[in-house]
Amino acid sequence: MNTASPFKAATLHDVAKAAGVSLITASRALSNPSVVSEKTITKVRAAVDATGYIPNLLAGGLKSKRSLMVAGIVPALAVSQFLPTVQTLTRELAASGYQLILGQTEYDAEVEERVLNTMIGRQPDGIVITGLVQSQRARDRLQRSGIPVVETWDLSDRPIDMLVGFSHVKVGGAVGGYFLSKGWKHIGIASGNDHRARMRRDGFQTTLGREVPTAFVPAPSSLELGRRALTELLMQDPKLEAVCCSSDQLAHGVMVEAAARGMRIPEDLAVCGFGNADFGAHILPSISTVHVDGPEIGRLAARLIIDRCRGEPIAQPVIDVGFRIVERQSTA
Amino acid sequence: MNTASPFKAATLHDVAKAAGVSLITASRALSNPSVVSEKTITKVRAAVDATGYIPNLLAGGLKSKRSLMVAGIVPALAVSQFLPTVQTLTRELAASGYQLILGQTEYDAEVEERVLNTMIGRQPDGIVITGLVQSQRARDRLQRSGIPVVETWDLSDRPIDMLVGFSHVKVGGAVGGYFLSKGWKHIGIASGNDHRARMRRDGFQTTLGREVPTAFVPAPSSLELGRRALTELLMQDPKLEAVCCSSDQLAHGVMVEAAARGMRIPEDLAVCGFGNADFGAHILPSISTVHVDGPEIGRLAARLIIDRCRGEPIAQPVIDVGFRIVERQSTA
DNA sequence: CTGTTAGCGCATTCAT
DNA sequence: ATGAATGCGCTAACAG
Repeated sequence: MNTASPFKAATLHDVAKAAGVSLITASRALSNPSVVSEKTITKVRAAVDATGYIPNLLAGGLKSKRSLMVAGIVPALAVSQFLPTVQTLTRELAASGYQLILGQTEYDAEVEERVLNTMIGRQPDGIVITGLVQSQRARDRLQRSGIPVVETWDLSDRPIDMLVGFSHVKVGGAVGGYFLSKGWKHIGIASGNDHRARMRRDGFQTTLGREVPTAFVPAPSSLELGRRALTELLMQDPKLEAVCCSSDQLAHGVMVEAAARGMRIPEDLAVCGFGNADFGAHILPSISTVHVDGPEIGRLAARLIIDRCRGEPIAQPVIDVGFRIVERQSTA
Repeated sequence: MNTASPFKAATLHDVAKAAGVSLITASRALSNPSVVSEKTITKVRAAVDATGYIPNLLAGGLKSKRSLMVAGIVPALAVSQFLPTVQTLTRELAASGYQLILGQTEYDAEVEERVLNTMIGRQPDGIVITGLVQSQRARDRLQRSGIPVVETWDLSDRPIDMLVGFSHVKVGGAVGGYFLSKGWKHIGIASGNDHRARMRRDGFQTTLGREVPTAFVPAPSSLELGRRALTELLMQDPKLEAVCCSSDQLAHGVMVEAAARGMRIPEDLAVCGFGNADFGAHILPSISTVHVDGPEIGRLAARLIIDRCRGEPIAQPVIDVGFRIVERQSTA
């Protein structure tokens, strides 16, 4: 789109002229070859090579109402929990000819609404969002846009459209049950302050039947914040014997800080993370965690969008991918 | 873009009608208010709210030749080294009204060429690529497209257009010099097999003046691969006393494996990483590494693209952001 | 300050 | 199997 270019890009018009056919025949030869004769296709293909033609997807999308773009909305790209999902989503979409436009909400509802509006203006064939959209106005707007929407990484009875996720309250409950089964009394929580981490904390506390001392940390969570969280929790309860963390990064930090204080894991302090980050299985001691299949979420979201675009019926618009507790050395 | 929608989205035509002005006046009131009277602007704004109008950026882009999109190409999204760059790039672009379209090359030159072609078809206002484009055909095509291109995370005398990066050969050389200064004799390398990691290895070996036993690992590098790499290096040289790694993840893995074997760090084995991942400063022992300012690369790339789009002169089309060795406990 | 005219590049009608 | 006309929604140019 740079006017400084000495070459004006070839258009379909140039291709048609070079091939000696009409514009629409050239168009069909490229996008719907089955209705065009072999000879014509060959001529058009040759003309494409000769002219270096690259289809203008803006123009095609404007006319056909299929932009071949999907919007992907994340709080922030570097939140490692979502990366495998976004990576797989991008790859699966690309395999079907779709590209992902990235939007970051920066954990800010206002930014989210702005980003969603902009995205709608790009006429994407689908929108995939990490988490549930909170603002009712944004939900209405998305619904009215008619664009297929997949909310992910959470669960709801009333999604905007489609959903691939799991229940964070249940995760918290399951981890709470696990902690109960271990008989730990002096328990602490190191938690991010985002909506989903809070849901897990709620579930955890409900199962334990009481409030649990909590160190909240700002997003994005990190090893450093985990170290600080343990320091804070130990001030609240010097007899602390187990910590439930909202990410494996935090759990790792808790473990490092514990080691720095001469505490043994899990004998003096048990630690559980969330997300099953790849390093957790390989450090010493290995980190107990909650496994969620991030790539599968991306794969299923792509599938839903693509099927919907093709007009195929969606058997299951809300998919619960579940989770599973992975016990390793840090709690064993 | 879903035909199932019962509502047809409002167009600028509807807004103009509701506001009682002509189409172009409505357009100007929204995109160039300074040439429109206050009263008209107010009327149009009200009409926008009433109709729920969202501008169709496909149509706008087609006509104005400014798509307000920038393509971002990475080998794979989950390569953590590039994440801060892509995150900052996305944020800076969004602040100026641009969105990022994501492309993954999967470390495959053929895929890269395909991805670049598709991206050109989307008429982006700029393309930001991690690394240098290898294929000459792709380079020519990009150059001819006239689209502003920023290659990043590497250095070259002859970039396609603009560049923000640093010399991997120099990084390797600097680390090699550091290793020499420490007097270590039994040295090993744990390295990814991508182009940039190999360049660093080349620089490292050149400074040492000899070949160094190397364990290559596939991308993406990880803690687990670091553990395996140390195992492999120890088989090649049981007296190993220092390892140079192509990422902090690998370095971390080497350290974990060393600990598992009862080796003390740095007394028995010194380890140096690359990238200055945030965990490296906070684990015990902390990881010596090479710091590169990833966010700054993203910021500068965004700046270059935006300035170019605005027709402003580019003072420095090739920017070397440099690097610096960060000495921590793992080599101290 | 506002409006009219004319496309951007392509794909969906229709026709042949 | 191929072609001619029409318009997607918007904005750059010119007019008034």
